[in-house]
Amino acid sequence: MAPRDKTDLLHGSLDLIVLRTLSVQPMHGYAITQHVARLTDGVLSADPGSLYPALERLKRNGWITAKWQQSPTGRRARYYAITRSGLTQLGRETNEFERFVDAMRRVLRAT
Amino acid sequence: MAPRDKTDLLHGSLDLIVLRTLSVQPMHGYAITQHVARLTDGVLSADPGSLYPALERLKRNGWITAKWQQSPTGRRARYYAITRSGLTQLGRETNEFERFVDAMRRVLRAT
DNA sequence: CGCGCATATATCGATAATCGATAGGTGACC
DNA sequence: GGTCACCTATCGATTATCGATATATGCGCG
Repeated sequence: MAPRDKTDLLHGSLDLIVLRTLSVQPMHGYAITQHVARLTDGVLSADPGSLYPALERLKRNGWITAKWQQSPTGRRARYYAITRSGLTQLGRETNEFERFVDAMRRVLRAT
Repeated sequence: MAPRDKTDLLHGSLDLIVLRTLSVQPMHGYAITQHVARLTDGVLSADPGSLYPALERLKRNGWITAKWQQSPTGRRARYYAITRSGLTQLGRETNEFERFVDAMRRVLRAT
């Protein structure tokens, strides 16, 4: 499937998005999805098919932890929280992102 | 191979880089590589293994053309030039990129 | 002359991330 | 009882990138 007509710029930045979102406060997956969509007016999205593998990835790296809890609506949900090393990683990835954008701008403005 | 320790933010933006570079002037592949590396101090790179497939991709989409010519050094080289529809595409991808960066910034600054 | 280096194109295989689709389960409200 | 919002999860297909590698040529230099 996947018509793939848009360049997938998201590629490689989902981890950064998730880490940054969890640095605001612990949250369950579905809440992350909504947070990102709302914040970016739908420009970025963290869909289940990408999000849950990403969360697993981050957990495996020790950058987030997960624990089952009750959501305010009464259902059970898996709450993810960023770790200390996750915060370090967030810093690294943020810097990398800025460097990347900077470099892109230089290319886009070249004459 | 590929230790893959850095988030590959480049993913999906190589086409934009190439289109923008060729919009400055027609150029052969190797020159694109050098142009990008020099412009970004090595932050971004267009390596052969990614570049030539990308050029083929862009050509297939009608966004660039290719023709063999002599390079200033006397060797034969394949010169790529952006087409009219390539310029349109460049505009589209530039907008998308800005929208993406904008959205990312909103996420990175959220509280 | 012969050596090596910068120039230049090209392909292959491995890797990995994303996405659409799909499935399943629960609480609440009408 | 039905439907909706909530919430987690997996699978398969797709695709771009990258490292490595191969090949070839013009040029400067010892």
